[in-house]
Amino acid sequence: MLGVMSAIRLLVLGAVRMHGRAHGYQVRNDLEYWGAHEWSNAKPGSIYHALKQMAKQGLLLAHETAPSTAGGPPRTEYEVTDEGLAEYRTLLRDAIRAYDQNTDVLSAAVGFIVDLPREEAVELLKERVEAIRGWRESVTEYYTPEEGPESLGHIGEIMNLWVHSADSGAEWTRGLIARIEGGAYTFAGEGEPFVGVLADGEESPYATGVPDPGDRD
Amino acid sequence: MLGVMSAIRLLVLGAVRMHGRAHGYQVRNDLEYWGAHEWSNAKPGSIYHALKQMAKQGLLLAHETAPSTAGGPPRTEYEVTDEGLAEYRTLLRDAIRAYDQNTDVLSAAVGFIVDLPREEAVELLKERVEAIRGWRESVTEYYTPEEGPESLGHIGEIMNLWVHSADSGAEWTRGLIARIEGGAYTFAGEGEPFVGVLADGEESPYATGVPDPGDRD
DNA sequence: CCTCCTGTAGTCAAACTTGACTAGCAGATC
DNA sequence: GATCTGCTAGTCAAGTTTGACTACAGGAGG
Repeated sequence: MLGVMSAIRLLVLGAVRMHGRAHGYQVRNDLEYWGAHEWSNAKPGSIYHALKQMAKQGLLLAHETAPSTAGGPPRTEYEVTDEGLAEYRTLLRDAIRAYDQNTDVLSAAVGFIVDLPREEAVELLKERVEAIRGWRESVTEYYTPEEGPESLGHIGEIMNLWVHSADSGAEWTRGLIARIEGGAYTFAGEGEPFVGVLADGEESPYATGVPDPGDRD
Repeated sequence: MLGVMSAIRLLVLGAVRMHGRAHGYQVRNDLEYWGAHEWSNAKPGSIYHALKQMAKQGLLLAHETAPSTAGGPPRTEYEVTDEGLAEYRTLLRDAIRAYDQNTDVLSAAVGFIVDLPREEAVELLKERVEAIRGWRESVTEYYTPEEGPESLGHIGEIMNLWVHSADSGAEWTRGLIARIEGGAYTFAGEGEPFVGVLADGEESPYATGVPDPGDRD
């Protein structure tokens, strides 16, 4: 398949999709607005690279457009193709379901989770809890010598760290499941979707330190 | 300075240093034995690249040696230079001290932590706890809009995830501090250093039970 | 003796990431 | 009315990572 798990591809696909049609600079601003530069490798170069790459792979459709109305070089606008939409959904589902310790992928997926039906989101999160449980079991089994954990010396602390992180991740996941099952947030097909992108020309509140003016209610 | 924080550089420096003198394949086997391929990007290409790069930067000294006794192409052996040792210590200290959410760097550092004096290890871990506290504070402050956390919608769950992870990391760190202060493990200058994690009777493909002869500081 | 298989040791091109850089236009400054 | 600064939009070279590939030796099987 096309999809090697990558936070950027998911973020970029999701951003373009939310706009319907977007150029690189818009995506870049969205990701900054989402704070993605804090928890993922969402630098300009990576974003433009991802756009070009996915256009080459047929996930995005590139429109060469006229020079920008607001100065600067001519910009290229992108749209998500049918294949890109399928890839987006695959990436999103896999990112929620799989435990790979890469918080950036999970963070991105949480940002888009309301794109799924509520039941499916819960289902995937439960798969995630189960994946963590299985991973934890295999790790503790594999790295526990017969002479007891002391024989590992301080190396055992590495495993301890992993297991601690896994438990914490499972706990957070269970909390999220509970909130979603309790009716929190607005999922696919439940009415007005949450608007998470900046309109063209709108200013990012976080980038400037100005408090958030935009709420949807 | 030379060191952009990278788990591989720390792992490779540490592995070569433990052997005194090692070739790439030995390092590769060490890292696999430590399970580093599970929690870091320790693939063959990355390891050989790190070796060459650090040799070019003067952190390692490369010896072109005769063809291997066990088949395969001629191998290059490496030794850690004085500059490399300094870099190793810098990387190790920074990896323990800094909270950057990259568990691979921390895992590598924990594996080498007994290379430091006990007091310094505790000191660095306390700095880590403090760094996490500061990071948590800045994140919660920066991303909490005045209308309350509800206005963020499901996006708030991303911050929730970060904060949860940070709290879990702090808790693990405090636990480790307590164990170390309680006398666990053998640190620098406290006698026989801990060597490897080989299970009883299991043979290792690289089998070097012998620590540095007299060259510990 | 010849072929295949395994283990050793490392190389390489392609992909990805990074941070610095270019270049156009608008409004402010002098 | 020339220059300076800042925003828009993106490019580029250098560095890093990836996974597949090469090449060599010894032993098993025929």
